[in-house]
Amino acid sequence: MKAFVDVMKALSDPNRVKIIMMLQQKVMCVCELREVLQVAQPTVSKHLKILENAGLVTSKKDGIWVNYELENGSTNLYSSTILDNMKNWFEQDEAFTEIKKNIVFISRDTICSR
Amino acid sequence: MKAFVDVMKALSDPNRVKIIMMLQQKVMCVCELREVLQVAQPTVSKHLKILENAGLVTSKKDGIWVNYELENGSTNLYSSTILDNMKNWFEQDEAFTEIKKNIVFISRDTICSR
DNA sequence: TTTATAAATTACCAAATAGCTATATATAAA
DNA sequence: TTTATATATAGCTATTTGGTAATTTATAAA
Repeated sequence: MKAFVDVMKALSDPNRVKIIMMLQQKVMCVCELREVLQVAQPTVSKHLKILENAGLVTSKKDGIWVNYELENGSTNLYSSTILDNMKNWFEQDEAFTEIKKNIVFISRDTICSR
Repeated sequence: MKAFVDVMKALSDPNRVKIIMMLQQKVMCVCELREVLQVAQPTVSKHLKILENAGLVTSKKDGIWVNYELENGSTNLYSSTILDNMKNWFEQDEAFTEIKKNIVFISRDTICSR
């Protein structure tokens, strides 16, 4: 039951749900996510850790960046089902269309200057 | 998105998940739920209110008792899907089998003396 | 090697939350 | 009408949580 509660807890914060929405669109690094959410970098890192521990996202280091993406393997029964559901549920969600609009103009090359 | 987050929040507490497990088995009143969870009565009422606001359970007054049951109408897209999933997920859950065992011996006629 | 930057960790604070006791409300039995 | 009981509400406390700034770690450019 703990695994289930961990997934529910991970998804019970609006900013974490937005992160999932964004990662449904593309792989993103911390600074890109930070730019859209408009919160401090450690806040994003903390949210990502919670999502990762719940089995909802995975990370892979790429030079100075850390790329986050949705967990697609079936590590966690609950998380994979919920991720599927969320994909359908949020198609017409207002927050989601807003996110999708923002995401287009976000690129680590311009935001995270290097 | 608020409706989704409310459902996730409602299900991110072990006692509330147990309440859902119990209501999957039968309609129950507050004092019966209290007996199984072993917490104070107002604590149960508070949990039930959260579940009700999220669209996961409904209540119906029956004399001095208030019967709670799972929401089966489609008031809330998220809650109905999640409730379906939970039914399958928890079939072999350890906490669930424990709950099922306890529930058999719980009756408002013996617990809630009248 | 030095400098700059992305991300993680640490330490802290304010708000939210799960629990409790005490009290109020509603119903039914005496 | 009085008494007893089931549930809800109000108010309190301890813990959790989402946010921050400061610091550390890792990587790459100069």
